[in-house]
Amino acid sequence: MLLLVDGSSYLYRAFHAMPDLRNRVNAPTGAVYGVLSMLRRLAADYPEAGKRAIVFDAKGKTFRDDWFPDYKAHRPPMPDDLAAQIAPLHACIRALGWPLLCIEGVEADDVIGTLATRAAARGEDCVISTGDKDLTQLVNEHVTLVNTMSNETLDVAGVAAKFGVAPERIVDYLALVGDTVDNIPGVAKVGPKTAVKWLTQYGSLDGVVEHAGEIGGVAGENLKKHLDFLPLGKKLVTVACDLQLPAVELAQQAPDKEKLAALYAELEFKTWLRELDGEIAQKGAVPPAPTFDTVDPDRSAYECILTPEQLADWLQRLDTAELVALDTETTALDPMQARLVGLSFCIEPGQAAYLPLAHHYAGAPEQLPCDATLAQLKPWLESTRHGKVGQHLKYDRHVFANHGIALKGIVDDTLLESYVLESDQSHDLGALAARHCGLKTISYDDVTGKGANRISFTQVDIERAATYAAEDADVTLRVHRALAPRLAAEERLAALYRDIELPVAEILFRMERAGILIDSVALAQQSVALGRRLMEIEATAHQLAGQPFNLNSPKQLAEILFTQQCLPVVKKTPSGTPSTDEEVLAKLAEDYPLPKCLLEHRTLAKLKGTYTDKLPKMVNPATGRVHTSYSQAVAVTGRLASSDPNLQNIPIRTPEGRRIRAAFVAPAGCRLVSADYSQIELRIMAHLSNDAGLLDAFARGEDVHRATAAEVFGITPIEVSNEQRRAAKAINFGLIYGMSAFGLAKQIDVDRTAAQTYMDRYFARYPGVARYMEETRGFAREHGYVETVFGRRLWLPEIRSSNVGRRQGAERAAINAPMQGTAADLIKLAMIAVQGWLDKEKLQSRLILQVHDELVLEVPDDELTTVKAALPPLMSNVARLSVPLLAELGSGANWDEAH
DNA sequence: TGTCCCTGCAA
DNA sequence: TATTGCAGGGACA
Repeated sequence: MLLLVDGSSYLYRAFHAMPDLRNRVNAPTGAVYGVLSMLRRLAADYPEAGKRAIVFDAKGKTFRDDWFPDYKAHRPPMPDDLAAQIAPLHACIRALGWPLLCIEGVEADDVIGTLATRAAARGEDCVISTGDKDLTQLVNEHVTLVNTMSNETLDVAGVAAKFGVAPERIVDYLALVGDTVDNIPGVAKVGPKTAVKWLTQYGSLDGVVEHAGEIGGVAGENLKKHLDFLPLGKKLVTVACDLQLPAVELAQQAPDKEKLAALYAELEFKTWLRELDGEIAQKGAVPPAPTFDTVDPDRSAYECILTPEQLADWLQRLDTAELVALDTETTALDPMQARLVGLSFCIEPGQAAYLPLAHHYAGAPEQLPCDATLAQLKPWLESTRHGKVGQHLKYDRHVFANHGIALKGIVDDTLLESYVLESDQSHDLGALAARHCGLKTISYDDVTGKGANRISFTQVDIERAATYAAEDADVTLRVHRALAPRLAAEERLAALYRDIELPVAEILFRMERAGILIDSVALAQQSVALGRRLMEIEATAHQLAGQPFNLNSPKQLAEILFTQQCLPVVKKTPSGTPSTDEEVLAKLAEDYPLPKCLLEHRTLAKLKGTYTDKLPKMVNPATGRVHTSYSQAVAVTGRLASSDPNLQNIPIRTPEGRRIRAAFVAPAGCRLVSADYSQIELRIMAHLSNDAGLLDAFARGEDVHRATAAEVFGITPIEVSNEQRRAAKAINFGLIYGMSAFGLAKQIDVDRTAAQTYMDRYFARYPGVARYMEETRGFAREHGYVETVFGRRLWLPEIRSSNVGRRQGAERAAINAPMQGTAADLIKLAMIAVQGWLDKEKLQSRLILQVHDELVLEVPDDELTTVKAALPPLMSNVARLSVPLLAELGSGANWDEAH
């Protein structure tokens, strides 16, 4: 049996019948859902269909348009929300393994007619699933129609009963009645009743035409007027059954479950995803990112600017353009070192240009002179009146700054737009182009090669570079046009983007540019001392082990400890090998000498390798300072991340560590000032949970860990021991991370029952916190995301996973993200407030570091008093929560003293 | 040389 | 079976 599905008719019907379903990025999904539901039902209803296909209309004209120019003339263009669903729908259908036919130049009806006719000719039964009455003309003893939406089945008798004429007279009927949808005129004033009456009386359309003269009344008159058109009308409504079709596959294929899972995840078809989940989990595979069909952008209008005339022309275009997408190509990834190789601009999608300035290779075409050309561009680049958009413009800003150009007029950044809309997704331009524009872009690696074979951009062929670079600018503008309306539709997200992320990007640029001074001599001395000490420890360790081995190798260490010395295995790593981490060594150190020695070695080796050796190497030779790089779109919670080097994990907890911190110094005539929010995440927890006890503790300015200990242990604050305070602190922090009794037990080294008792008592004393945690999990489950006080969202796609581990992981993230994220929002507001104040007061002091809840400034001595007085209120007043926001201050010649 | 694993630094 | 990050060295393909 052959099962043919009229995909196009169902697509339209599903689109209009289904509620306006949307996924978390607001993409419409209702029609996809509707059509897929229908396919699932059909597959269940007709398991015996050995051959099957779903048929769609192809884009473009068909032979009927040639016959009749008005054919489908009044049909409105396909709604955007429907067009947007075609690619994902086709992707799903293919992943399900259904043969999908979409043949150019013919309509789905004709493909169905041809296939059904061929099957019937072979004596094979055929079921056509459609919502369209036109296909009733195909019904015969082998061919039946089913409307899967209304559950109605039509065979020969059914058609006759429903329409009053036999299936072979349906075309005659349609020619008389006409088809308003396809804009095929019928006889005026003739509807179903009259048509059936005439056809019954005269047998067929030919019969009606023959006796037209005998038919009176208005209908009769109209019939006579319409006689000339009737043959064409009939031709138009007749489904073609004799097409020459390319070979088509009609066998159901095995579904591609991983792809399907990725698609369902993207479309948020939760129930179907759960259905698949089990099978995928068993295979241990992670669904890959969904892969909709992507196409190359139209690159035909890209231009390579090589002559003064072209440059003048483009300067003119830049000057008059509303908004220009801008991108740079450079010599290096390090923003402080990078020099310009070329610039690209896009003023309208598709209209982009590349301006090469410094390509150097044998046979490179002559380029416009770099410095003079930049001088010509400088007024535009530095103009605030000329709006620019880019992908990660903080980088380009550095590059221009390296050439003495202060890029201004940055009105949008696609990286930040994407980050605010969906922080958990990839924000690289290629991914954005594919996800939001269905475009496939040339990758940087394609152009320059990668790894050892990578060539400098200066050596890239100019034509190739032009295509790549112009495309980047083009795609940036297109992505911006796709994201901007989505952002505008979400007021709080738009505010977050406009009022926080964009201003913070500029401040980060200034902080990175400023850098921080380090005492390289002091660090080098520490390296020497650490090196000596490490040698001693190593010798002792080898002696204790009875043989030399690499102390840095967990593998060799495990061999020595657990195989040769037969120490007990405390725990294993995720991959099943015995762990030798700090916790394990600490446990073993209670009973054996070697682990203690290893622990000290670990600590010191880390300090030497990561900090005292490395930091002096990171000093920029031009500025003599260390310039970290802040990523503004990496941490899903809204935090910043620091790298190259990471200055957000400089040691502080041990005396050796603090010496490293002390090597971050103020230059002569300056001090470092550090201001950090006190207990910010706990305060946010108090605010969010509205728990009376916690709010009260903060309102009174109590030591919150001591207060917690007093509550949990049922004593007065004065009676709290150090040990009890430590336990309470662990509970407080653990709660912020969504910790379990098991985790708490491990953390404070009590048994699990005791830990559970503490937690129970905590929640009994702070019922608001317990309620908040439960409400947060519920909100996440219901909405698929959680949000901060300022509306920043973290999407949690795994919150409804059937995999318990993943789901619980998502629940912990749901608990943590509002607190960590609100803290991130607050410190960003503080940065804006502080920088705004410094600028307004025209002070020389500069922000130089941000460490999640701390700001570090470099302050000239004569501004010290002013700055120290201003910082705490600036930071406390960025928001009014139901707890006071307290900022603590320190200052000194180095970061250790200041903190 | 690139990648994964284990480990450990910070808030 | 505690959140978010970055980064080092070893091991191995």
